[in-house]
Formats: sequence, C-alpha cells, structure tokens
Amino acid sequence: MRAGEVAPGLDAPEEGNATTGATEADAVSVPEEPVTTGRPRRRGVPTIYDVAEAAGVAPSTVSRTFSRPGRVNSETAARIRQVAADLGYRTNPMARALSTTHTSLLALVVPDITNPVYFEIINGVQDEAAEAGYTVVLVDSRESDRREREALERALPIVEGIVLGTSRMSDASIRMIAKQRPMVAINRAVREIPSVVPDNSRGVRRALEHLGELGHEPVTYLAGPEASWADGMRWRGLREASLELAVHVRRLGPLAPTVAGGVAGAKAWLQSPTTAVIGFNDLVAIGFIRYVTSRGVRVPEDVSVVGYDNIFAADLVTPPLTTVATPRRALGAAAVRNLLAQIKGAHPRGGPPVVVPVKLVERQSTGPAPAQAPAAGTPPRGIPVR
Amino acid sequence: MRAGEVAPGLDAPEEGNATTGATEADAVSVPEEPVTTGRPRRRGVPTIYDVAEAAGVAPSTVSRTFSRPGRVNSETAARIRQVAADLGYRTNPMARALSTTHTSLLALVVPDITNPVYFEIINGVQDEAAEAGYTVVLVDSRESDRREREALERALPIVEGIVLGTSRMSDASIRMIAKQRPMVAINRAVREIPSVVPDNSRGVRRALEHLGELGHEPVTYLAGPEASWADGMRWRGLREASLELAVHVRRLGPLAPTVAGGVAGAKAWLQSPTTAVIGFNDLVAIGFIRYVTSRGVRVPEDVSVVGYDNIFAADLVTPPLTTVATPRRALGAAAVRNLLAQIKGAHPRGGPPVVVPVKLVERQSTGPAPAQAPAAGTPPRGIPVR
DNA sequence: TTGAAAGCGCTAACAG
DNA sequence: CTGTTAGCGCTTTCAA
Repeated sequence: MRAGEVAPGLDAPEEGNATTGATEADAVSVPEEPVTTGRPRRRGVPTIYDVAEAAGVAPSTVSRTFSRPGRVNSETAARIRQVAADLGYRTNPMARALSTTHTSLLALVVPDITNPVYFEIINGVQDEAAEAGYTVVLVDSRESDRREREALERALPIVEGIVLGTSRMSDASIRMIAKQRPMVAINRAVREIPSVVPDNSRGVRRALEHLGELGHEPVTYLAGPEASWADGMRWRGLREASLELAVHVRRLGPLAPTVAGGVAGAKAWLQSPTTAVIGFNDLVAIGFIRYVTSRGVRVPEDVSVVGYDNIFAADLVTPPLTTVATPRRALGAAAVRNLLAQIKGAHPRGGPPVVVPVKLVERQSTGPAPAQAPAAGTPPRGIPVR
Repeated sequence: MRAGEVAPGLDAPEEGNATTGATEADAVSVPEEPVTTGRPRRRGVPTIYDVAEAAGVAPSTVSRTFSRPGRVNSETAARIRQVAADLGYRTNPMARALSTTHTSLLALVVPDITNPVYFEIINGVQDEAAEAGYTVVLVDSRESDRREREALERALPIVEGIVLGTSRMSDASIRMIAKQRPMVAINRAVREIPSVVPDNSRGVRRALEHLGELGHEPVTYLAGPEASWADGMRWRGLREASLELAVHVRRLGPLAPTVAGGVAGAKAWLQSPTTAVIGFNDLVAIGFIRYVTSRGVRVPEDVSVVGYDNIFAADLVTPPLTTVATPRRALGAAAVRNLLAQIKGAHPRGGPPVVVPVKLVERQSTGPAPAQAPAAGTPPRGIPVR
C-alpha cells in the first residue's frame, strides 16, 4: 500500500475524499464537500497513478498500455492513451530504467570531436541510434586515455552499450569495459570485441593502382602513428598491392596524423623524392602539399599526392585532394546495428571484423608522372634539394 | 519493511540471529538447513544494502557516505568506503535520479555536427560540464527542426539543462522547452532566455578597420542567411562601423552560409567588384576565393577577403584566410557555467546576452588595396567581367 | 484482460 | 552521527 498516496488526499480537506482507493476505515469518514480537481499527490508532472485514477483503471494497466501494448484491451488502451494525452503524461525514463535497466542510451567514444574524420561516424551513429529510439552520449576523450576512462566511467552506468569510434585505451582496458557493457569497435580490431572497419587494404590498393596507371614508380607512403591499427593495415595492404601491381612502395614515417605530421613528412621526402606519395590520411597529405608547394614543388606536375579518408577539407584545399573515401557514416550505422543486436540478446561477440567498402575519389592532386622519372635519390626537376 | 532483506538474513544460520530487526514472528520460524553464501538479494551488482550489511551499518549511512560526505563520522565513512571498494559497489545513477531528479546530464543542441563552427563549442561545453561532473548528450538536429524537436523530446526528460548551440527551432518552440528545463542559448538572443554571444559588432568592426587601413573603399559584405540572427548583428555592426570609420560598405546577399553560398556571392560580386569583401563566415569566404580565383582574380592582389569564425580549414586554404576568430570554446564554457548556475537554483534567467570578445586573425587573404581603386561599376584590373 | 502488491536502489525526513 | 521508514515512478509476478 502506498501510504503516501492516501495520506495527502486525506490531509487536504478541500480535496474531499474521493474514493481514491481508500480503505473501509477511510470510507467511513463521509465526505462533506465535492472536489473539483482531484489531484492525487504533490503538484508536478503526471504519473501513471494520475492517469490511472483519471481513467478509472489500475496503475499497472496504464503501465502495460505503454510498455507492452497488446497486453491490454484495445478499447481500454485507447481510453488510457487519451487520458494520458490530456494530462500530458510522459513516461519517466529514470523510473522505467530503475526497474528494467533499459535506458535507451548509447555511448559513442571518439578521441577528438574536432577531427573531421569523426563527423560522419558520429552522424551515422546518431541516425541509426535515433531510428531505434536510442539517444547517444558523446564521450570525447581528447586524445587522452585518462579523460576517456573518466568520461566512460561516468557514462557507463547509464548506457546500454558502447560504440568505440577509435579508442586511445589499451586493449586490456577495452576488454575490461566490454565485460560490463555490450560494445563494438570501429576502425580497430580488439580480440573478442566485435568490430567494423573500412576496407583498408582495398583502399590503399586503389590508390596505388591509380598512381601506377599514371606511370608513377616508385611511390612513397607517408606513414601514420606507430600505434595506429589503421596504419598497420594500410601499410600491409600497400605491400601486398605493391607486389601484385609491380610498383615499388617506400615507407616514410611514423608521422603524426596531422598537418604538422605531413609537413615533417615533406621535409623528409625532399631528401629523396618520388613522383608520388600516399598520405596516411588527408591531414598528412595536406600538410605535405603545403610544405612542398612552399618549396617550389608543383602538385601534381612534379609530385602526385593522394590522401585517405576524404574529409571535408579535402575538397577545399588547393589543389583539391585525390583521396580514398571511407564510408564513415556507414561505419557508424553498422556499428550501432551490431551493438543493438547484442543488446537485444543475440550476443555474436568476437568473430572477424565487419568490413565495409571504400572508394577512390579522384581530384586534382594527382596527375601523370613527369616525363622522365627521377633517378633514385635525385629530386624531380624543379625541386630544390633541401 | 523490506521483506527481501530480512528473509535472507534469517536463512543464513551461520550469521547467528543477530537482531537484524526481525519480528518475533519471523524469529520463530527456525531455519533448518545451513546456507553457504549468505547473499542478501538476487545476484548482481552490489547495492547500498550489501555494503551496509557488510559494514554493519544502516543503508542510509552508506547512502550518506556517498551523497553527503561530511554528514557521517569520518571513521565510519572510511570503513564504509573500504567495504564498498572491496565489494565493487558503485552508486546507481538511475536510482539516485529517481529520488533526486538529479541526473548529471546536460543536453547540447547543434544544427550540424559536421559544421566546423561547432567543434570548439562542443569541446568547451564538454570540458566545462565534465569539470562539474556532468555528462553531455549531443543532440544533432541536422538542420531540421523536426529532428531537433524529436531528439530534444527524447533527451529532455533525462537532462537537467539545455545548451542551445544555435537552434533551428522557432523562438516560440524554444521558449516552450525552456519552460521545462533551464536553458541557455549560444549565438542567438531569444527573449527571456539567457544567452551568450560573441561580440559580433566588434568583430566586423575590426575587419573593416583592417581593410580600411589597407586602403580599401568601398567594401562588400557577403551576407548570410536572411533568418540568421548573427547575420543581422554583423550587418548592423558593419553599418555602424562604416560610419565611424568612413569606409562604405555594400551588402550582397542573402547567401547560404556555405562554400556554395560563397560561389554564388562571387558571381554576383563579379558584376560590380570592390577591392575587398567580408564574408558572412569562413565557408562563404572560401567559396568566394575559389570562384574568383578560377576566374583569374588574384587574392589578395586584386581583392582582399576576410572571413568570419576562424574555422579549422581557414588556415588550410590558399591563401590562408584572414578572419575574425570567435572564441567558441569560451562561448561553450560560459554557457555551461550559466546553465549550471541556473540549475543550482539561482535562476538569473533573461537579461541581456553575455558578450564574449573576438579577435581578428590576419593571414594572407588580405593585403593593400590595388594602387588605383577601381571606378564604381568597373572591375579591378585583371578581372574578366562575367 | 485487469488488479493488487512487491520491489528496482537510493534519498530524505524524522527520531533517537 | 546513525537508524527507521517512506517513498521517487514504473514494471512485474501472481491472482482473480
């Protein structure tokens, strides 16, 4: 018995004692004045109790009406919904969560919301989540595993699952957290954790193919961070493609995955230039172009460069960047679908990563190799050596 | 009385019959078989009851230990914390929220997470929120008021407050929602809603000042969307500055606040060029530069252009863009501080917007006006008229 | 199909 | 300073 409900009704004389489910004892104290607004409890947002009373049914019936439609007579349901609407009733997510542990919240972890690469991932995740009635909590680790852990720590207890859009944490930490909530990783393969990744090997292969067709040989790969899983995949793919396509590939790095990293790569490249380079990502490619351009090297006349990711800025720089477009929105959406499946019970954890296709976007930073290929160690014409 | 608690206690003989608060009636029904694991309730994450029992105190004391440190003896607290740690107890946010309506969640609404302008705002909001122990739920309206309303609708019941980082909803809708939760708007003044905005008039004034010093006259303003509050502010500031600085300003627009908008603006500008233009934002400025450059106009030799916002790409384009830097991170942080203050009770709603300072970042898209200013209606030298 | 009643885990008076 | 006791609003057996 909910004492709290009865008492207030009784304590408020002007409310009269509408048979609020009062016991016989209560019933004896005959009401003397009619009530206008029979509001049950303290003022505030209406609850199922308010709706129940107004509709003349039990609270549990109201609850069922919203949580298990179908388990209640359609007419009663209709009436209840009507009353609820009139009262402006909205089910309280916290109360529901308390008894069901179902919060309709998902966490999305990204290392840096400022990094263009994540925009579309975020959009894809949000869209797919919204479609399933889920809201997403964005956890921005700011490239710090401490921040990431803290933020995740805070979000963990309220979310039903986690999408790891590139994490800065160790595999061990990740697995630790995966024990507490369903999780799926994007762009990173962690043993035991389901993941979805872009087709890295095909991406670099297409880039190399494109460059090869233009007559470039050899090609320089401006490598990403040592710890980067994606970099490992791309380099591996590049070596394989190199064999198949019969165009040599040199590796130069590791480099920070930023414009600054690209500048650093350009400086190194100037010491032993090639007619084409493939950047670890667009930022690196952009930094490369900027620097070599400032040194009098023309793109793509002297050197062709292709980036990776196809971020927003790729089409803004001069010349517009030829790059491998990763389907980031699809990546995010796929991750959420997988996650939701896990949440719904079917726990297909582990297994090989889901691979989504990529494609090469040809713009103006690539062109035919210069007529005469530079001798090894010799800068292409026009390049001031260092 | 929590039946669930008492029964288990009695069932465990090895616990002796410590007067756990059992009634006489309960005490009589002597247990016949011993139990090994005297686990209180259903298996799962530990609750304050588990901690209380293990520490030999009342649940409420455990609760206080975590929710109102200081209101409990430091030694007892220490012991409780120790036990809690051992048990791996973590306070359940949903349960807490249910009784306090304090969720430690904030909503941040942005029209398009893909728009570079919002990155720093998001970071500022996240940082400030995290510092106060709050987690933020990102609501991306995707430039659609329907989506925005729906997402907000979903988040509303669980957040304690809302930061509107540029909304697509009507003032009326906004005010409607503000009735339900504390709110503060960024970059938009809505009557009755506290807001924080960048110093638009000072920003455009600095831009015009800069251009004036370089000898430009008159200057063209590539206007933003008609409905944009910011555009209104900027144009107004420009007209005032125009008077004070004695340099004429022409308005050209409205334009979409995008690269495409800039291209459209450039086409119009070519019909009656000036030696300098100020874009509504960086994207517009970038689009402008792209187009005029493709038509043989040199920047900044033939025309100087200044953008607005100082987005990431501003420093990536060629030439790097001179632009007015808006302190977006500070904007976000200030908004959260204000919001938190409201949530904590002091409701300083309404009032004039909080204005945060901006500054001009000079890069290479601006330079001295061409020696001979073009006669009105005449294209600067080198510009092919249409 | 509906109702009654017991919690979900925590906080909050109110006593002691 | 600590324990008792009601709930917060909703879901969920268990009966009817």
